Amino acid sequence: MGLAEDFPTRYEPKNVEPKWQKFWAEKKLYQFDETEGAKNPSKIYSIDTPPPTVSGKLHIGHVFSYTHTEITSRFKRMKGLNVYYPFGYDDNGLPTELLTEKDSGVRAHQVERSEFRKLCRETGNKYSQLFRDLWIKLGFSCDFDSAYSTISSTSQKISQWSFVDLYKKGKVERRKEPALWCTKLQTSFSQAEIEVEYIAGQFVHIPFTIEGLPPLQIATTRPELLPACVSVFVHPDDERFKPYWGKKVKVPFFGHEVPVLTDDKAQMDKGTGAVMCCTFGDTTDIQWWRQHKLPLREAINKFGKMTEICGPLAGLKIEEARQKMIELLTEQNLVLKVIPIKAEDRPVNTYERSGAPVEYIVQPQWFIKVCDIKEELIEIGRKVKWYPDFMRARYESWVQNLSWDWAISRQRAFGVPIPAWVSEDGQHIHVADFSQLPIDPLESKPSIPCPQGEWKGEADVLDTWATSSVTPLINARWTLDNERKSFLPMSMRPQAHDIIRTWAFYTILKSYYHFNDVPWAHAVISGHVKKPEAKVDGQQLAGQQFVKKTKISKSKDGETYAPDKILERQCADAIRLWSAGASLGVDILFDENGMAEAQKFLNKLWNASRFALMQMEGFTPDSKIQTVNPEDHWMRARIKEVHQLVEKSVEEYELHRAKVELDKLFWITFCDNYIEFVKCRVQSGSAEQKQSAFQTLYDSLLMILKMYAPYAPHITEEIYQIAFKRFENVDSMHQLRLPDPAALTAQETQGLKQGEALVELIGAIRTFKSKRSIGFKIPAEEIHFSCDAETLKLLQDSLVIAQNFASAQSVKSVDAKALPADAQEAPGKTLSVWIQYNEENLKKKSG
RNA sequence: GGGCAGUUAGCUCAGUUGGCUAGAGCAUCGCCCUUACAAGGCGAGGGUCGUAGGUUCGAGCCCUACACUGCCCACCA
Repeated sequence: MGLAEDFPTRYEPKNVEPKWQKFWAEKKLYQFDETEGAKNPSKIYSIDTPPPTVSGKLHIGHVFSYTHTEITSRFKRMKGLNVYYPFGYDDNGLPTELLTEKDSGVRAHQVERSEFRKLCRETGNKYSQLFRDLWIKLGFSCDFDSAYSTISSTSQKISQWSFVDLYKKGKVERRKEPALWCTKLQTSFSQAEIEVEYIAGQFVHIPFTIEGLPPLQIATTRPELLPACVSVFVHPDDERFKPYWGKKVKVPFFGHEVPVLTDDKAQMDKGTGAVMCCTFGDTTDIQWWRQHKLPLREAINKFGKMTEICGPLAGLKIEEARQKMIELLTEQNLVLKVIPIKAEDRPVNTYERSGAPVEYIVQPQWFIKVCDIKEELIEIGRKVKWYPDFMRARYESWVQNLSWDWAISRQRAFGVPIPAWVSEDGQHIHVADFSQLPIDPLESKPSIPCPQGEWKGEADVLDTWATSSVTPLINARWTLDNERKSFLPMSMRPQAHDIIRTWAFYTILKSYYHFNDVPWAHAVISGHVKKPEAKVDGQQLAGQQFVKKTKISKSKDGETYAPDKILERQCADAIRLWSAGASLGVDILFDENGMAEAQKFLNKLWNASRFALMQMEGFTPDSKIQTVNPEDHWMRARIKEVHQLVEKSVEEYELHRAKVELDKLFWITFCDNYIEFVKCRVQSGSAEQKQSAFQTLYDSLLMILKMYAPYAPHITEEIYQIAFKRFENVDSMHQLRLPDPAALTAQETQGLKQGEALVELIGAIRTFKSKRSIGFKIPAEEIHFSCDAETLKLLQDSLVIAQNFASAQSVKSVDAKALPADAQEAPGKTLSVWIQYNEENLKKKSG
């Protein structure tokens, strides 16, 4: 069997990639070794894979950041670790509901709850399958048998266990208080789900009348909240309003009287300096309402409509009411001034899942206490090692600025039920026993009697994050029969930086409450993929392109950026190599050209392997073969050097840094130089020298392939199967192990210097010829070179290579003074070269 | 307003304890179809490393101030 026949001239990823994906799956190559894990927990490397939210298609950003984890997992496996790399889907909760509504056209409230939940499960399954297919096509080494879904009954059980445990520890509370509310989706939500949007508005100046004094002018952007006004605030230092302090003013149009109070939070220079406090326009209103024990006047109901107390506004939507209010006030000459506010000057908090402006509704909600343990949370966050380290600052700034406890109840249909019952008056709570979980409180009743009326099962479901924050527990099969002892903390959590305040934060929080420990040793934070966009605004300098980075939109940029579309144009290995080309935590610009470059690399790897292996036709590798030539020692030394760097970089999750070094090794050392050096030896060297070259080629190429295998698993597998398997006796490339980096031998240290000197000499010869446009094949007479004594000694054994390079008849070292003035100097070195050509030969070329 | 990053070649970016003349890819130009690879090879041009100071024998890297860009957080009357 000849290698030449086995090794096609071209690498065809379209055929090769699916072939090995199937092979790996059949061999169950990436399955976590449960038995070994139980015996040897210190060898486990466990990854808390992000379960992508089932809210539509995956985008290139997912591919980018998941690829980093995927490559890391392969490296860890090659280091002999028992890698647990699961696959999950976050298919519970509001995102799935919204997707289901969109796909099916059925709204949650239009059908029975159970009916809608069924639709949601179907939707979840459909998209989960799509996700899985994509991961497989990208060559991901997830253990697909370890897949979990957050709506599964085991996930529900663990999520509910977490709820019950926290309740028993006094960390869960049910409170009736103003909560963040989305009027569009009719649910409460948490601080983490707030997104700031900039919406233009207007300041309306309105007079509040009082007997014996001129009317007090207030400025508001929300005149529709006048009926909810419960007081007016001014700053205690603001002398202008001193006469009004403690007095009551009349709310225009509605006529109820409210007190004028002082508080530091009222800004003198904003609006008129006097501000109305309504229940509730913003968080300051809530603080004032609490602090000053103000009454509650609710103007907006949970559907975003105005309430009965709003008189002529009742029943209107908020926006409509605002317009109507201005009209009504204007009719009575109660609008003193209208000042438009530009969008950029008016940040408005919105709910990230609906885009609707935040409202505040007083309803009983479930909370997990966080505001009182900020210091502890920061401390526990410091016990996690963050990669890159500066990402910890985001976590800390988020924790420091927390102002709401975590609202975990959602007034929605499809989620993990809150395992609790409440008495009719809301004063008594009964939470399920651990043994009952999972449970839907709407379908069963507690056995103990209710102290007041009947138990009512809690209809709210949990925030999706309440479940995804226990993914380490789901992975550890917490409380299940086959619980994985000592699985926690997990080795690492990979995720993108946008969900530090949600996923990372909540996971740390829960781990702290449950176990007083970190959930994982490492948090590895990746950047985003941005799309390049020509800058159109502002001045565009002539001939200069400005590149603006913007977020990729799933809907608008589908064709260009959808992973399945990209996979039609680029092979998986190329996409992976491109993804690995960003520094850790840094956003990257989408660059299909970069994938094309990666494709070129794959061709190069293919061709170099093909050539090297064809040279070795009939050779049987044997570790006992003596390495004799300095170039061989040099090649081996370079491999070791790079291997060290690769291991160190991968240890720090700097896959890009490792790749840069590998690329230099492969492209420059191996292809441009080593292979070229060896060419002459395999033609004319002694048997011993040939053996040395072959063995070095074999070892070097295999080592290079091993180090590239995590990045480009398909092509390395293909080459391995064709050429190496027969000698290595292991089923797959990906079952090979990376040895620990070894120190250089004395010969290798020497070889390193010799190789460098040779590269220098060859470089000078190349430059000499290139500058004179002398063709590669033109034979030279004699090469003259000058260099210091030390370099000369290093070059002594390799001069034949230089001679071969220029097809010269001889090569000799001369004194520097003996060289012509236009001899070629090696850059920055003492070495110079002059090549003597036969005029006839040079003419032949030009003629 | 507070914080975190970044600013290096025309473009996109490396540059890891401070150390020879600052690198790569793309783009540009020149040469070469060389028995692995023209989807390639060899070579060339191109940089006051954001600005101004400081520390040091020596600074792209450390310190200070400033400018600009991006992000996170706060700001919502």
